[in-house]
Amino acid sequence: MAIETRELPKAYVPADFEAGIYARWLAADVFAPDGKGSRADQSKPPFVIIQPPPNITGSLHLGHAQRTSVEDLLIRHARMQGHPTLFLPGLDHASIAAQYVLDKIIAAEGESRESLGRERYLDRMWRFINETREIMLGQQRRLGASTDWSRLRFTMDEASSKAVRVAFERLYRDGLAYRTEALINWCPGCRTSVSDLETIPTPEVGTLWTLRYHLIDEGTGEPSPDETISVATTRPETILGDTAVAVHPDDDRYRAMVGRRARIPFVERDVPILADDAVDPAFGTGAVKVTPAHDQNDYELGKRHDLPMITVLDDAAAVNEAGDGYAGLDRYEARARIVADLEARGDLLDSKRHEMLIGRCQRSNDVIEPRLKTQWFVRTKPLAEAALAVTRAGETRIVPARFEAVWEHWLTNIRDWNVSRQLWWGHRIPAWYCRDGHITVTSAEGGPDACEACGRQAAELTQETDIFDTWFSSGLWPFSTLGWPDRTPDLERFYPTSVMETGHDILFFWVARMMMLGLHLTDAAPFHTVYLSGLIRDERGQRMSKTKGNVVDPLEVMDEAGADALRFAVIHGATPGQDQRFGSRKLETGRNFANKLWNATRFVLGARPESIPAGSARRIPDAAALGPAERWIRSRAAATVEEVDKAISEYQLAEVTRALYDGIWSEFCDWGLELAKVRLADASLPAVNREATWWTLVEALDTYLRLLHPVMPYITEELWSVLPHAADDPELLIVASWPQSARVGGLRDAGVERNVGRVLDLIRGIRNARAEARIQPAAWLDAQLAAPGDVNAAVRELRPAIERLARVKATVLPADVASLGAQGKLSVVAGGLEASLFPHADPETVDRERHRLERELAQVETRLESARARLADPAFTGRAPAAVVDGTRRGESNLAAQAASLREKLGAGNQ
RNA sequence: GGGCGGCUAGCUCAGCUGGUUAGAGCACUUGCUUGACAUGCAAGAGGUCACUGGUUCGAGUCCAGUGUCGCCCA
Repeated sequence: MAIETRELPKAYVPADFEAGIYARWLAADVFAPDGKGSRADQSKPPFVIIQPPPNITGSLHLGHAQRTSVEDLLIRHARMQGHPTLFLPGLDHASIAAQYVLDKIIAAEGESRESLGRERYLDRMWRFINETREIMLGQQRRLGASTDWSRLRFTMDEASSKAVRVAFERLYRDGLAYRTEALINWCPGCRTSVSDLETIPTPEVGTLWTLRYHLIDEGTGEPSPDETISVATTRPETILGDTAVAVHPDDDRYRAMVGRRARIPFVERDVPILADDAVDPAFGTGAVKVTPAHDQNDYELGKRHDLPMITVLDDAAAVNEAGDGYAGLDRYEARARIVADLEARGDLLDSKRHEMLIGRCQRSNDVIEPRLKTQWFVRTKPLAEAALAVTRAGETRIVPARFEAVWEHWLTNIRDWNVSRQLWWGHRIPAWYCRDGHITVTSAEGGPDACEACGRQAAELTQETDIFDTWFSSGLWPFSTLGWPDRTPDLERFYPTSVMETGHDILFFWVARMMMLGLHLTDAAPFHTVYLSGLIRDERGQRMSKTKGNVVDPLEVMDEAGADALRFAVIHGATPGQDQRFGSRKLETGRNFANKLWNATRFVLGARPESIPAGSARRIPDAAALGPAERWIRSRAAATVEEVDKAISEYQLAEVTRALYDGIWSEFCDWGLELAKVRLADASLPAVNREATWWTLVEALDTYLRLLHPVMPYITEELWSVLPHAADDPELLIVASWPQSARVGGLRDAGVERNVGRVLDLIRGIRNARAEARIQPAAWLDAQLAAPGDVNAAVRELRPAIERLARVKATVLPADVASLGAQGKLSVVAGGLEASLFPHADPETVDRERHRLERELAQVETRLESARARLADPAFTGRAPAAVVDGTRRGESNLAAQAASLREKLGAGNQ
């Protein structure tokens, strides 16, 4: 295969190549599991991630970028491992959120939902989302998401609509969907019901008013002027809907009143005083007013006692005609008027500051008003039990595992799910009603032919106007995207999917619903792993939100530092389930790292020995021609493969970036390249040695680029394209094979790692001694090196490297010389090796050197004492594992030797 | 009220199943126009791992409790 021989620019400028790389991937058709460019082994199990569809309401934010980066990492890794890989992209219609956004836009145009009417409003919505769709998909591409665009899906497309209808019909026929009047959460701003999850309990300070109702005189049937019962309330306007007063049955204060009646003012209604265990005698006056149509507790109490339920607020939360003289007033105006009127009547006894939780709409922040409505519900108990069974059996695993407790708790205490929404944008509920109140549910596209119960013809039936909660269609997403309810080839092949990656904040909203609906409708858990990401916060740890103005646009970030830097930054901070802060400094780390890799590659390409023709195919280095440095480089690259494999298999994605950052920068660049330079530049060496060194660098770089590709796909693809390839390599890194740890495992060499490690310690020691003694950095010093035993050979082989990196002219003493004694002006004792340096001596240098050695000796002695103390303890030697004891013993003897050597040198310095 | 999480260097965070000297990035100090890279190189300083007690030969890591900040549920 011909390789490109073009030169890399000096600096890493991602904008110069990222778009071109993405275009090459698209042209090569490598994203789809069955794409022309796919090199998947079709006998391997497919790896499938259905992307959580972002809301189509606008642009993607940093959180999406982080999620997509994680998903794409897992996908690219699986793809390189040869699995047929499906990363299916999609968008969610987000009915309530989309309406909220569009309503604001059309309001600015002087229009409203009502002024446009349903049809024109929906037209306007389609126009709006056709714009946002392009923006959002562009962001995804820019980030490098390797999604299969041929399978792009939208929750409002026909296939998804069909899935919704069929799912609902199934639930209805299975007795899991029902229609009833119940108390629901009503948002007067959005003019729709919302689920419990979308009602956010918000701590607020309000007023607790105490007022009194007059008891009915049993003789006259009229209110008694002085017999009263006092109740406390935070919502006086609900008086208009009161149908009882309740007390605790054991409350002596009120025992005598139970069974009598009280007059509700303004509406002049007489209501019973009744006893119920649910009343808290310690709250307020111990007696409570009961408004079953506007309060959850009262609703339940009302059902127990068969009380009338009087709705007094309309869709806009204004008082309706049941509120008599207050009709037409907004709930808060009505509240103020009623308080004033009660006071005028002398029935307002007290008002005081009161802290409480108020439910607010997650979308509009309006105060939620509990109301009675006839709605469709999904019976969740049996579904939840099935979902729990799956996680308990380990069939689906939640990462991190601690969220299983949250999952358990929520699903155990789940309430039925209100799926009706009084909105326009969404899937209309496929239920038809006839004049007699019969219900016909059908998934047939054109609706039913006739009423199921009475046979009335379709023309006489009316369809439900409510639409489904968006999460209903999202709950079908893992299989509706693959063609369900039809048994399509995709469904057969790719379902159940592999990993569901999403934010921990929608574990209940979404994951639980996918699990419940998936198990019921497809008889399978829709994924084997749920990976929960943390939330992205700003630099100061605050949640990003438009109102705070701290939202970061990923496009801006990528303009600044490139897509790879962004991906690196968000994955580097990705501890499962743990929120992360994002700031420009983290971005710089990624960008600097990319630049480092860029320049390392540039160096390697430029260092090719002349004896290797440009454009040569990659060769495995000739093992016989390798020195310790080369074997060390190979061993460390192999170690990185092992670390990355382990980290990915455990979803420790931050650990993946850490291992690569260290491996590439701190090992390969800082030491590998520096060691290799010496041999590459040594014209006295036979060509075969220099060639082997160069092929070692190419091999290591090739491995690192493969390993890093899932994290930083663009730069790795770009650099790999200019590196020599092996004969069986594909043209693109994205479909190249993942380094096999079993194979590269053979490159691990513990002996070489140990010996070279000691040499590197010696070099660091010499550099340190030079710096401490303030030797001129440019000065060459004479040095003697003592390298006892088996490390002697390695030191001899690496002598030129030691000389260059430590800036010394060295003589290596024979292997039987263990210590250098007190010769030399500077002494280094490191890793069982010693060096004596012979700088131009001046008194100051000598003095600094003595201090340095004293400090070093003190440190060594501290550690020596600690090791000796442990070895002297029979409990330690008796109970600790042999390997640990042996290790400590070896350490002790090394330390003892070091200490002796240092003392010897100090003794000489004192003379 | 119930549950979960964070507390490790000035800042942001790693530290998996307990094992020699607790790490990184940024910031800081000193010195470097080293023929890949100043988006860099070398050397360095900086930590009673929130606190108390326990288990253990050995605890940042396990257990119990306390404090504090945050999140979820009710």
